[in-house]
Amino acid sequence: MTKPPFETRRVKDILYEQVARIGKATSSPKRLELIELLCQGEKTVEALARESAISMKLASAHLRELRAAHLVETERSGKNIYYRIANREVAEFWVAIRSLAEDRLVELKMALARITHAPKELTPKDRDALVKAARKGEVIVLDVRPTEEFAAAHLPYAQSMPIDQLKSRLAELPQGRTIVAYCRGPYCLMAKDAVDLLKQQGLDAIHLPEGVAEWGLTPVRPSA
Amino acid sequence: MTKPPFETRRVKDILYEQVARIGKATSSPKRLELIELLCQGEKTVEALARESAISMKLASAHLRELRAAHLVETERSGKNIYYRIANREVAEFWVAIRSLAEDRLVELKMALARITHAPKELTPKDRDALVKAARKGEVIVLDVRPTEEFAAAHLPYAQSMPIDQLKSRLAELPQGRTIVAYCRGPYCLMAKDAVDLLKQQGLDAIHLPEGVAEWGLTPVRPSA
DNA sequence: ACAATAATCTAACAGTCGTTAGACTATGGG
DNA sequence: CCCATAGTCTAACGACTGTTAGATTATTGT
Repeated sequence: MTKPPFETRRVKDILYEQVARIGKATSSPKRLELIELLCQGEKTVEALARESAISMKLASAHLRELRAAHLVETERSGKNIYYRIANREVAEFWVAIRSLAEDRLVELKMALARITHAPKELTPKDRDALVKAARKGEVIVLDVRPTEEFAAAHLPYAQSMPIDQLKSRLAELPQGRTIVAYCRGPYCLMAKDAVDLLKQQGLDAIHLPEGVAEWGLTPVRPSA
Repeated sequence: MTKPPFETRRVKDILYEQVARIGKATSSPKRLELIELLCQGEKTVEALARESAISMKLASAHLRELRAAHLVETERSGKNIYYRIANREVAEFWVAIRSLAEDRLVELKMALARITHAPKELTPKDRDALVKAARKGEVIVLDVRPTEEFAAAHLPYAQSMPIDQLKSRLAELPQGRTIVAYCRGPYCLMAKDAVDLLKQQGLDAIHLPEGVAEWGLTPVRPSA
């Protein structure tokens, strides 16, 4: 050793302590859900609380933690405060931690298998093929999320049709073509519900468990 | 909604709860340090406790948590129990969470800047160039970690010379060639200390802050 | 069979975290 | 200027976590 070992120890403690801040921020289920929601686009505290089924006070407390770890940013607009993810690296990390969890935790694999029959990730080649087919109009890529999220970011050649409008807008969908429905990602069940409904109507529909975060897309804010 | 909303909520809670297990496992500085150590190769509880400067009891408790999240595995060999990372995905996650921390946390960036003047990651092209130069013998790539870790995995064309033997083995190093020293990664200060020593001896040495985990290499166990 | 080693398990402590309620602050509309 | 809205801050509760000490288990060597 060329340096006093206790000095080395002190430096290491500081470094790992900092990295652990990211771990702490992502150690709560609700905070992870908030991150996923923010991957779809910027949202107010109220919207985040509603969609994650918690009180606004609790949402505010969790968002405070995420902001302390610099994973999210805020901007005031009138009476509302809009939260958004700090950058695309945060979205990539959400996909990464989820992937590791699905790789390592049997319980998660089983829970996923129960809700969908297509849990497998698409390879880059599959994605290319899907985009090509969508461009040529061979398949309809349907985004069933709320319109604001579609506006913030969506898959190439996708068409917006929020799940709650789907039943009344069935006539807009062309017959005889395969419909690929997607939503916020594999843990969001909107696309699955949409596919169930479409199939019930005799349409050829399949569920794409990936969303904008999995495709490496980051939402744009209307202001920028 | 085609399904009762409370059912959807219950499923989501289960899914995020599972992912949060990975976050919880990586929310402690000591557990992160243990993961990094295990990225270098399998080790006994005693070795892990010694190298992370904690008691064996505490190390055992932390390793228990990591095993509960299925991030590490154990194997008994005589009186010792060897721990190892479950697979390469765990090592990749360690690099990923560290990258995000370095991207988002100013405090970490500052702490890193203070200990090294070359904190920048190598691009794949840089790595190729380094390997090529090492193969041709233009540079000496020096692995200053303990010999067991070198045996478990090391960078291509690297030569083993543990830091505590460095002073007495200086004669083995050829004059006039650049020496690139590396250790366990950017948070390990052995390579930095080695470079300081080599420079003091009038040798041309530079510090490579990356290690086997950053290069995507996974240790092999001697038994397999 | 007995002692020594390596590690885990249990219990207990303080400290932190998730959650809720109540008070407080900032903004926009009448 | 007052009120409603959107959100934060503070305090308090129980639950969980990190840490340590003491007892316990598994293995090896004599």
